[in-house]
Amino acid sequence: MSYITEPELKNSEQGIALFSNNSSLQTGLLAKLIGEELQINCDVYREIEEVPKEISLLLVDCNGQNIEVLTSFIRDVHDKIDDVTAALLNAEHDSDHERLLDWPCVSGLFYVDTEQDQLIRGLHSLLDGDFWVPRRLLHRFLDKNRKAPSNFKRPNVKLTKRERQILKLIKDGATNADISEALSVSEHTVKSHLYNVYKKIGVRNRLEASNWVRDMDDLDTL
Amino acid sequence: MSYITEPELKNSEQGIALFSNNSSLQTGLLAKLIGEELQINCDVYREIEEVPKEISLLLVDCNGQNIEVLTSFIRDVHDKIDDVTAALLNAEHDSDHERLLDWPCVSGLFYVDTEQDQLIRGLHSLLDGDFWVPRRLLHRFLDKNRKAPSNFKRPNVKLTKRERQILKLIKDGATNADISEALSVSEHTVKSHLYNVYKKIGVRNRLEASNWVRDMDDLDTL
DNA sequence: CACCACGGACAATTATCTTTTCCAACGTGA
DNA sequence: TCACGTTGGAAAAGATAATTGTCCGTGGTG
Repeated sequence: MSYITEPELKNSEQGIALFSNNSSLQTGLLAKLIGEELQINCDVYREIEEVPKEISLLLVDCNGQNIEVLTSFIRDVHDKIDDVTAALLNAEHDSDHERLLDWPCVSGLFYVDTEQDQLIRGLHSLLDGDFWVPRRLLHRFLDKNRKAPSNFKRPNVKLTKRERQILKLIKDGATNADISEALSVSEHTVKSHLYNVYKKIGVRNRLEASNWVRDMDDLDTL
Repeated sequence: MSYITEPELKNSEQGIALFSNNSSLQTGLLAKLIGEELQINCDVYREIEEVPKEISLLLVDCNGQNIEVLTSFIRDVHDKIDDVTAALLNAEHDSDHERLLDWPCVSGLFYVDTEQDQLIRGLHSLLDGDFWVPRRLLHRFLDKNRKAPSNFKRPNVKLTKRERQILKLIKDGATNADISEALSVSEHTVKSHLYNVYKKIGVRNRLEASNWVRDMDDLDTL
């Protein structure tokens, strides 16, 4: 086998796409700067359709875009272009721009007042597959999303395979009829299993059972 | 029964508690250092019961404690001592110690190889109410916990106040009876509201409604 | 023996749909 | 400005259907 790598070829194939609807003059300059500093191809696009599928990084200029357009753009990126990492440019402080980080495809955010050298450092980081997110936003996300592990005090609830299957379906809102069809058993059987599950995990009804599942630390350990 | 100083009432509200089961000699030195550097009272405790309720910061020494003990200790802190911020000391890299950050009471983490000046800076930050968490862990948390906002496509579901109230209760597993009692209305009314809600948000039953709420970006915007 | 499937019988809860009551906002004419 | 109808939305209630939950069984299978 060969260990030969071809960095030149790689760089020419994969570049940075800069999506912006701003004056092509400034944006072009920025693209040029990025290209020179990172030794990578950086092209400007004004329409999402033009953006090639294979790029290493997609920079989205928030400037001049309203948040709805921006959101739907990011959604498109998330849905249509698989496996691309994106980053926001010229984001406003304490704006809805910051919420776009909820999308798993967005790995970086540069504020409108970011210095050049910071931008370059961030881009390097992003190209390496790392994040570039202001610590403040990371803290906010942690603060908002973490919660006390709730199932760690569930000592030894041993669920059978069938019971686990049914619980997973419950979690997604399946009715008894749905479950009976999905597992090709009678509704009576479903009820029996559920009845046993409720007693095992100590809940009153399917809603609490669903929440029990959804609150698990790790759904796969079910 | 020892050189552990009994904190005075006035100072206890502004002090740091260092919980450790390590050699009192080193730990005592650390407490002394912290006390001098931060100009704050820092006392060592070896039993959770001894830790006073009102402290500004609780440092938990991971060294020499196994993870089960640590976890149950943090749980106790979380459950019993309300409104205290804790931080982990001497955490191992890539260990279960890091998972203790899931507990909302844990705001900081210092690895076993943390330098003195970093520790001091971190403590200052924590005393200011900020976090002190390695960026790597923040990134990992972000990566693991964020997901594409699922309610962005809900165009203009206008829920009334009552409907929002009921949805919030539903989310926590309340039955119609629970809701009727909580809101002091008849069960009939609850059913009507729910019926209307189902149609508005396009779900089949209360379980899907509950999931709809739980999948919201921001529960508060409900 | 634990797990799974199935069934009956009944109770309890939930879902659907219609109707009624209440209240606040709006416009109009005197 | 003040009654007055009118309107529309929300809250509430009633009646009925549908689903879910409880508890008791019976076998079958590895």
